[in-house]
Amino acid sequence: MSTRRATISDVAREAGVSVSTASVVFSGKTPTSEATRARVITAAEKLGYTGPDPRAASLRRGRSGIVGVVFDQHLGTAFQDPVTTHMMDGLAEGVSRLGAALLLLRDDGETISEPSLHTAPIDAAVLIGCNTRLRDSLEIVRARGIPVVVVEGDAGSDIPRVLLDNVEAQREAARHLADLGHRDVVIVTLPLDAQRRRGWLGSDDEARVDVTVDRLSGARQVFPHAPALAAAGSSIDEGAIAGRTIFADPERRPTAVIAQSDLLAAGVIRAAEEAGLEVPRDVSVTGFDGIVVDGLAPHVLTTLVQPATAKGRAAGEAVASMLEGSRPAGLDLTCAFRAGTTTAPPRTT
Amino acid sequence: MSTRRATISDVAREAGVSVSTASVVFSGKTPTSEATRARVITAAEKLGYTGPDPRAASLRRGRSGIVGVVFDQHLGTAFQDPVTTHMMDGLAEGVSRLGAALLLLRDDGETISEPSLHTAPIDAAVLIGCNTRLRDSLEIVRARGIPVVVVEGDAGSDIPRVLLDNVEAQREAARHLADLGHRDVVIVTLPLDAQRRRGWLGSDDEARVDVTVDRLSGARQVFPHAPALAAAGSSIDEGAIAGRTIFADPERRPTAVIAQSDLLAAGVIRAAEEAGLEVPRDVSVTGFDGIVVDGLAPHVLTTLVQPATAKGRAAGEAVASMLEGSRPAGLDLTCAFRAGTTTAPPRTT
DNA sequence: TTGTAAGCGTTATCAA
DNA sequence: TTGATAACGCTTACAA
Repeated sequence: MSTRRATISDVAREAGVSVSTASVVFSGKTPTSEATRARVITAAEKLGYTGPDPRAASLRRGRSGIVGVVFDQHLGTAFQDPVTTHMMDGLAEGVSRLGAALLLLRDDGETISEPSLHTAPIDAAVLIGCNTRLRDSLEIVRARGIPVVVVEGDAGSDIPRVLLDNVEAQREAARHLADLGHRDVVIVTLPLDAQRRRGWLGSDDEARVDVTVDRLSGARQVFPHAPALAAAGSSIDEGAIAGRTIFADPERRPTAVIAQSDLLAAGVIRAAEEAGLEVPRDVSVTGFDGIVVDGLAPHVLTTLVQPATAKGRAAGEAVASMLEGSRPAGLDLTCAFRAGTTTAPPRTT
Repeated sequence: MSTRRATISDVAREAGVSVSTASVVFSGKTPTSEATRARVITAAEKLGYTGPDPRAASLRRGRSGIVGVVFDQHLGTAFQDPVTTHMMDGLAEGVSRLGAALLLLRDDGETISEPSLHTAPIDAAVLIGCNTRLRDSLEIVRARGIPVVVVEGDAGSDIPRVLLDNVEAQREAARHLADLGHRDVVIVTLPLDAQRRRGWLGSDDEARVDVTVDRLSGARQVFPHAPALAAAGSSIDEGAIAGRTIFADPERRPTAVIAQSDLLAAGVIRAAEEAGLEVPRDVSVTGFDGIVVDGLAPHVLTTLVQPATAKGRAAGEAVASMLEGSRPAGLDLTCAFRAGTTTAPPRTT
């Protein structure tokens, strides 16, 4: 078994046809007679040839059929967020018209090993996560001349991007709370930057991640002076940590909490209940994302439902059309406000 | 801007050296004088050459630096399970010594679009999920002569695989319940096959997925006649659905439930509480996986802690060593029993 | 419908 | 330390 794998020219020789004919039989790009086709197939089977070597084909064609998805954190961490997994689902679907597969790439600043963003055989890239590191990744990809789409991040005007109306959506939720009569509100934010420091914000400028910044600014339009507390990630446990901080002092409890994600909101609710508070009677809580939080029942979160799958699909389709030569405009997706059972007027004491 | 991208020979010409010299400057595989090196780098920068084209390099080298990960379900669904995401994390780490990236591939039986398992430029493959479809995927990959590792599935003796001691581990949990005095037990299983039908099992033979089969058989060694109820997936909600079925009839409530995953167990617990039962006083529940179930507190699940990340890492390392020429033996990982607060002796009525 | 021939951009080998 | 040259395996004008 030390013989090398059969190539298309082996098959052609065996079938008694030229290589180009054999090639065409496999690609189907040119009609062939049934007889030669059969001969080629038979020869291929005999030699154990399973089809063109994708490496050679991609060199020749100038396409690999692979789209890189770039994360700025551990894959495990990224996938722990349902929004990300839904987006991946949509992305997979979106690039499928291209027949492309997704290559997981992590941009951790200094990748020693290959293939990194520098060397991966990708036809296009989708950048996710969108913090400050995004710029570097973007630079690498652009230098390589690879089409790129950015999801929820500011990439400069000439890069197609898929955006959410984070500012407006979050403002709507804040407005909802204000309309209910809340004045004493605390904001729980997503991570501020790659450091993921927990704690109260001294200034809104500390937030560097676009999503965080935008949602914060939306809330600020209604509650300019509400204290903001940063979480280190988007999870129920992080929300609970923030919630415990918020509800620690009975004297200074807010009447409502604006959480920048549903997972955070679920954690805040849990912390509230631990502190003996009833939601929404004692404290109202809003989330963001509109995901199904496994384990939150019977509460129905008041939240902004974002089209996570659509976001991924849009990114995938944008990539597909760039590869087909057009320059897609960015796409702005909108979130839908959903009133749930976790908000109510503040208790009048 | 209509000029094609610069190639290494453009760079060589610009720098006044041969292509082979330019090539080694980039690969670093052969020493070069500092002077030529600098000339080449300068020329590359001037021409906007960002390094060798990965497609050409991979053709020449016979390696793409990509490892395919094959799922048998929607990516979104697969990633909803923390065990999978942890495994992906480990996998990413395991292949990193190879410097490989992960290509997400879905084997949905009949992939029309490319690149599929048939055509993706992968150096090796890791098969996950392990149901009946596994066989087909395996066949495809083997025909291509690509090294493959199977995670938690029976692939025939000559395929390296990473296995868990599902049978023994589950038996240990069952034994724990029996030792506590439980006799009236119900088993909630993971999906039986690709159909994912919910409901009571007529016969254990209905289970086709290896993990399900093994965990069932472990429980059977202690409780040969316990009724088994199949869930349609591994989630809290699926567990709750099963739990509601189990606790529907107050006359026939078991004193303990063996759930084949932690998520299912969490759902069963929720259903029990909905039915006015207290865990573990009225009913004991065991899980499997040892993941952190966001939202389960204050309960600590009695469960089998599986090394999910290690499983992925082992698979990645196995792939790496196969690519380096050796034939790794399969690896058997063991689960650790963890007694939590969700099991207790049955209530003596 | 089939064949000829020219690359695709690299890297490995070997000689200088 | 550098250079000439031959693959790597395939696809696609273009010609027959």
